[in-house]
Amino acid sequence: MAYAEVLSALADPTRRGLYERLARRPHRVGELARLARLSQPSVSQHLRVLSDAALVTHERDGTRRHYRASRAGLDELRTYLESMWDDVLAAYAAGDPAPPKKTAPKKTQMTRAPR
Amino acid sequence: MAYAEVLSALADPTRRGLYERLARRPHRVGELARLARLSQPSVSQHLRVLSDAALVTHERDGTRRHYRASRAGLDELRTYLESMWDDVLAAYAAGDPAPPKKTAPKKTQMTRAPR
DNA sequence: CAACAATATAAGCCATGGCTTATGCAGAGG
DNA sequence: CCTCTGCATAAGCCATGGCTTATATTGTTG
Repeated sequence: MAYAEVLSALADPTRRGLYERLARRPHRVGELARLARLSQPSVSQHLRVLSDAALVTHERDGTRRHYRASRAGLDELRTYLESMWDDVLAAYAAGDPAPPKKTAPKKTQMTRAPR
Repeated sequence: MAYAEVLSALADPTRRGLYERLARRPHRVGELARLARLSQPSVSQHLRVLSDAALVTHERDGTRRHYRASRAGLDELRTYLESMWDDVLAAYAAGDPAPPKKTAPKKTQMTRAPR
């Protein structure tokens, strides 16, 4: 159920902004903080969430860390979306015209045209 | 930017649960409340969020309303994901091996947080 | 080792949002 | 017309989470 983490990670606008920067090119933590006008700790926290969701990876470079976007998290979410898509289509194929009345019919039900 | 609403709508587990039920088949509000073990107002609120994100639609049936999942919201999100996917791939193609050391010798640095 | 640099973690503050109960409102039927 | 049913909206409570400052950790360098 990793898609859940991906969804909540990308739901936050600030975090999504960071991710979108990383999707274009790798950045250092300090760089992101400056560009996004956030404190460095805040960026670190967001990066941890993105990392837990497999949306980013990082490499050490001395005392610095280069973060970059990863495909893994996106893939998780895409798979989930596709299964939902399939369900929705199947549901339409099954009961398209109008939802049936499920309540037990009381007595003589007069079928009237709605509206 | 409708994908933002879709992301935050699906980020909540309860709301996602409701959406997944609707993806399988249409439901009435009271049905959802009973199945999800939530109060009816809570379900109504979730349905409003899902509706604003174009993830569900509804039809009136007397005093009842039949909600069903819609493809529109999913499509918004899928489009966004694909553009992110493309960005990530392009970034890898551009600077794959290792992020270059870009730091020129400097002297000024300030770590300050904006207010 | 001392001093500095870059990032991570800790702790606390505050707004957001999800849940509940109470209430409003429209449609169906006696 | 009155009432009941099914849902929406209002109001308030409380936990979650994102932001900040302060501090710890790790690596580099003289």
